[in-house]
This record gives sequence, C-alpha cells and structure tokens, in this order.
Amino acid sequence: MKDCQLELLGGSHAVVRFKKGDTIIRQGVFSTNVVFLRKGMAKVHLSGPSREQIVKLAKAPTYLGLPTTFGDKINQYSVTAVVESEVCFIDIEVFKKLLVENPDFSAYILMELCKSELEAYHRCAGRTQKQLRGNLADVLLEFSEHLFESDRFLLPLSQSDIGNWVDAGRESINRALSEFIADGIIQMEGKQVTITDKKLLQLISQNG
Amino acid sequence: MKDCQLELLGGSHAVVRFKKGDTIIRQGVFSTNVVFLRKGMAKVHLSGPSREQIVKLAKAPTYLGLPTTFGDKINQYSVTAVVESEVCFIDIEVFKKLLVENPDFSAYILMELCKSELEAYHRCAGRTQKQLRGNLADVLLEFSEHLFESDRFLLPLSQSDIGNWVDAGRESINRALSEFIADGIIQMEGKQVTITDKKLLQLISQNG
DNA sequence: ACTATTTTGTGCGATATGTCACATCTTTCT
DNA sequence: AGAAAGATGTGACATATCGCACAAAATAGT
Repeated sequence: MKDCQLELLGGSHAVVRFKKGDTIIRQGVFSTNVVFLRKGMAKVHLSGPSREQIVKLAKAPTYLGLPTTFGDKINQYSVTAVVESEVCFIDIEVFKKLLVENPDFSAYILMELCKSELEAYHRCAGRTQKQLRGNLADVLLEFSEHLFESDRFLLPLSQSDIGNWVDAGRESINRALSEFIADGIIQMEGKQVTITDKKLLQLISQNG
Repeated sequence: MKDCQLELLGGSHAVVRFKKGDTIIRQGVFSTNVVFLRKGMAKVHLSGPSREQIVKLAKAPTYLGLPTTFGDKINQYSVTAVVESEVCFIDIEVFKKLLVENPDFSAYILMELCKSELEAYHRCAGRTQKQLRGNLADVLLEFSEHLFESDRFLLPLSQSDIGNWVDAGRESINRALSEFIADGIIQMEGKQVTITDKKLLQLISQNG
C-alpha cells in the first residue's frame, strides 16, 4: 500500500536526496507539494512562542506536509532530515486527483490523518502532565519501538533537539540522561544508545 | 456544506439531545458511530497520566469521533456536552459510503482533519511553552473569537476544567483570573465574562 | 592540520506552579 | 426548605525546572 501508490503517479515525481540537517519543508514558505518520504527519517518542527518545538519524528515511508498543502498553502511547519533521506515531491493537484480516482488511497490517507490526530492528543496530554523523566522515557521508547525497532540505536537528535521535543531545557535532558545511565536503564557511547532495562523505562514512561 | 451533507443520509440518523454535562462519547467504549454535533458545544477530553486532559472545545456544526471510529473502534477520548446540545449518530458504514460516493464531502472531511492536526500542533507548542497567563489568555480569546464570537459570554467551563485544558491547577487559574480582573483586562459577574481590553489580552497570549 | 562552531557536562540561584488546608459560596437533589 | 455536593477564593510551603555561566569535548569547515 505505502509506496506502491507512487507507481500510480507515473513519471510525475522526482526523487530528491537530503543529507542530515537539510531542510525538506520550510515553515512560512509557499508550497504546492505534498512530500513523500521514501527513505530516512525527518523531524517535524515549528517555531513556538519562545523556542523551536519538535512535534514528531517521521519515519519512511510516509507522507508529510498534507495539512499545510490542503490548508493555507503556506507551510505551517518545517521538516528537516535527521538522517540521509530520499523524498518525492508530489504536486498537490496530482495528489488530489489520485485521491478522487482511488478510494482506497483516499481511505488510507484519511486513516493516517486520524491516527496522527490521536497521537497528537495523547502526546499533548503526556507532555504536559508528565515530568521530564517520564517524557524522556517516552522518547527513548519511541526510538526503540517505533523508529528503529531495536534496543540499540544511534541517536539522530542532539540533546537540545530532544529538549525541544519534550519541552525541557537542554541541561535538564543532559542531567536526566546521566541519571538513566547511573540507574542502569540505558548505556551510551557517544550517540550509541542501548536500552538495558526496558521494563523500568516503561514504568517511568507511565508514571510521570 | 456543513449540515446539508446530512440530507444525503436520508432517514438513517436520529437526533439526540444532550444536557450540559452529559457524556456524548465515552473513552474506552466500543463504538461504530461518527457523531455529528448539530447544535451546541462539547469538550473533547481524555484521561492523561495524572489528570483529565481537555484537548479542545468543539462548536456545532462539526463532526466528532472520526479518529476513533476509523482507528481502534475503541473510543480514545470522551466527548461531553458543555451546553445543551443536539447530536446525530451516524453509522460508520453509512459514513464511509458517503465518503466514497461523494468526493466533495471526502475532500471536506480531509480538510477538516488537516486543520485539526495543525491546530493540535500549534496548541501543543503553545501550551507547553507559554506560562499560565499566556495560556489562559489563549483560552479566553478562543471563547471570544471562535466559540462565541463576542466579547461577552457565559463561561461554559468550571475553573478546574480550564485548568485541565491549559494544564494548570484549579487554584492557579483562579489566581490568574483574579489578576486579569484586577488589571482591568476582563470583568466577571458569576460566569458572565466580558473582555474589556482585548489588545492587552492578545499581547499576553503572544508573549508567554 | 587548525580553527570555528556546535554539542555536551556541571554548579547554582530564581521562580512559576503544584499541592495541602481551609473557608466561603452555589448549585443540585430529595 | 434543607442537606449534600460541587465550585470558588486565598494562604503558606515545597520543588521541578529554567536559565545563566563557564569548561571541556566533539564535529564541521577551510
């Protein structure tokens, strides 16, 4: 389902490569494209009242930029590659045509949006109610369970990025990570993270 | 566009009335209905890690419960009427059929979901980054500009509800409201709120 | 290889908010 | 009307986190 849909587009899309740190979508810029992230991983972020807010980390394959393109045409958020990535830009008109012609595809997109909304709700509740350790645990579990599907992974974000994701200062993240290491919950060698006590991490993620 | 769509449903829907405080959708319960809020206003909320979290206030006319119904079939959140309301329950199969048969309707729903996602993003950034006064200002402006479209309105939420919305304790909300009154930004007689200095309120909403 | 920039590690004081503890005041229900 | 439940005011105190300051380490750029 995911990328086979692309075949329907025929030649009307070009594959573009992005390096770590490259901007794929820039907030505030006019756009008429939907982005299909073929390979890699990207952070979705927007400039909040005081700092940059990371909203989510998206893993290929997935579509990005729908809300923007359907709404204002002005990008409401930025998307930045956090690892080497491959992207197709799809013209909104082509995309819309696809939606109309293909009810399955339309249903798939609808479903994705719904999931996304639910996630947003839960994340919102979690972030604001839990405190730092709980949120950090969430993020680590997100990496391990959804993004990399392994207990061992290379952190693709800096500590200050993580801070911008879980709404904490960089320093606090640093201290909390140290605590996790001291408590034997994780191990870190540079950016290499290994989760050594997943049960405990889940517990922390649940109760604050 | 909004409720004329309902005509397409023919007789397959029943109108139900809800009083203030009545539960329209209950989190955790199996459901195969989409809800169309015909008249009134309802809060969308879910039980977070420590307290109840209000995610948004929905004003008629609007659809509710889509993410749930498309996804798990188990309601991921509750919806509660905050004023006298009228609701139609639409069977998900009927709704899906409508989507397939009517591309315009489908596009409309898609658009709604996109908007909703964007809102969630912005709200998420705002809530966590601003402090109490800023968030409270947001809520008051939301009431005045989107929900009631007037500078004078009856607060449909208790202070502890507002707390659950902006992630603050009931006591803090109370104190902040008193400050706003003392500063001449709003007036309150019981639940009657009058915004007397909207400019200042907007300023507070922006910078934290 | 050498410099500039970004990341990471750590201490410390300021502070916004949470939380407990009461006292009112309203609304709801019988 | 009277009682029970809920909503609102307000004080005092604890504390998690912010934000500054500065040093060391790692990464990127020329």
